[in-house]
Amino acid sequence: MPELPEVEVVRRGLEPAMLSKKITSLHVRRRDLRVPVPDRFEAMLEGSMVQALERRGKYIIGHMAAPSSESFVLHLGMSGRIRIYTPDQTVETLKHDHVVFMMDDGTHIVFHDPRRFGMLYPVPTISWQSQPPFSLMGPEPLGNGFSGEVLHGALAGRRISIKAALLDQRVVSGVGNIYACEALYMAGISPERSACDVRLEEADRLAHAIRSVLTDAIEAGGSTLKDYAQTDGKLGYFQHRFSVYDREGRACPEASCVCGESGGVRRIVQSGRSTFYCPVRQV
DNA sequence: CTCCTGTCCTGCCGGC
DNA sequence: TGCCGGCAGGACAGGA
Repeated sequence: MPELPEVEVVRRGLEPAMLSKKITSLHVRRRDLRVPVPDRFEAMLEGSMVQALERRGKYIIGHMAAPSSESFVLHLGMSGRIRIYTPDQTVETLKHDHVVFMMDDGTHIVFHDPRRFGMLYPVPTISWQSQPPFSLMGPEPLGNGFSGEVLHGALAGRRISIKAALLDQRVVSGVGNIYACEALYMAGISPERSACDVRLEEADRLAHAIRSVLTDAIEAGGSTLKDYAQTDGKLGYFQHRFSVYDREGRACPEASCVCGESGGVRRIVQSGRSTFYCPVRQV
């Protein structure tokens, strides 16, 4: 589920459930996530009010209101999901429900993560940005600090493929396997091109493609590959608009493209991960 | 430094 | 039907 659009959809779903509410109690059923949930986590957050929820890359950071000086970092990993139960709903507990936030109005927020690649840990509010991974992260693709020029600069000297470079969170934050493939298709750039060979004019197209595909995906509620994507259980539907991702062998959506006559969208493996692309339109 | 590979963990799907 | 291999939206350590 979770690349930037899915994480942003989750963040927006969390706002009405958490904001300006006190965490009355926190139940940690498993602490052995990607980063262990520390023993003091509950005590650090219980009794505090959630003042803000922001997103950085694929991370959500929740900030407690004064006098607390704590924030918490949430990452969904590969299989992380959030379910919200409003006070009128019956709460059920499923396998792999690892952490439950109980709010002072009776709302329950459940972090569910079968593979346990996710993370939930505390960080001081004043210093979270200055420590890893945030201190190492590239620009927000939907923010003002991102442009073709900035992207071109980040690709300079990088001998990895442009596809691998887009997955590097130091180059640009929040892009994952799906949207890297989709953005490269939209920009007409082959995923196998060396990052440092991408010209400024191409980097500009790519930066616009990244912005465009991420924005559209957020509006569509993200992509749901399996199971639900959103905090209320609704499905995202951007997966129906994939041009190349998971579409091996099918013609790309450009009506005039002749790729269908020669096998359509191709799947290759780059640094251990699937890449999908149109061999005709992406050069 | 940069880069590539393997690994963490569980579930699901397709093939036999 | 059941078993097994391969694959999955991410990130990081360790070694070349």
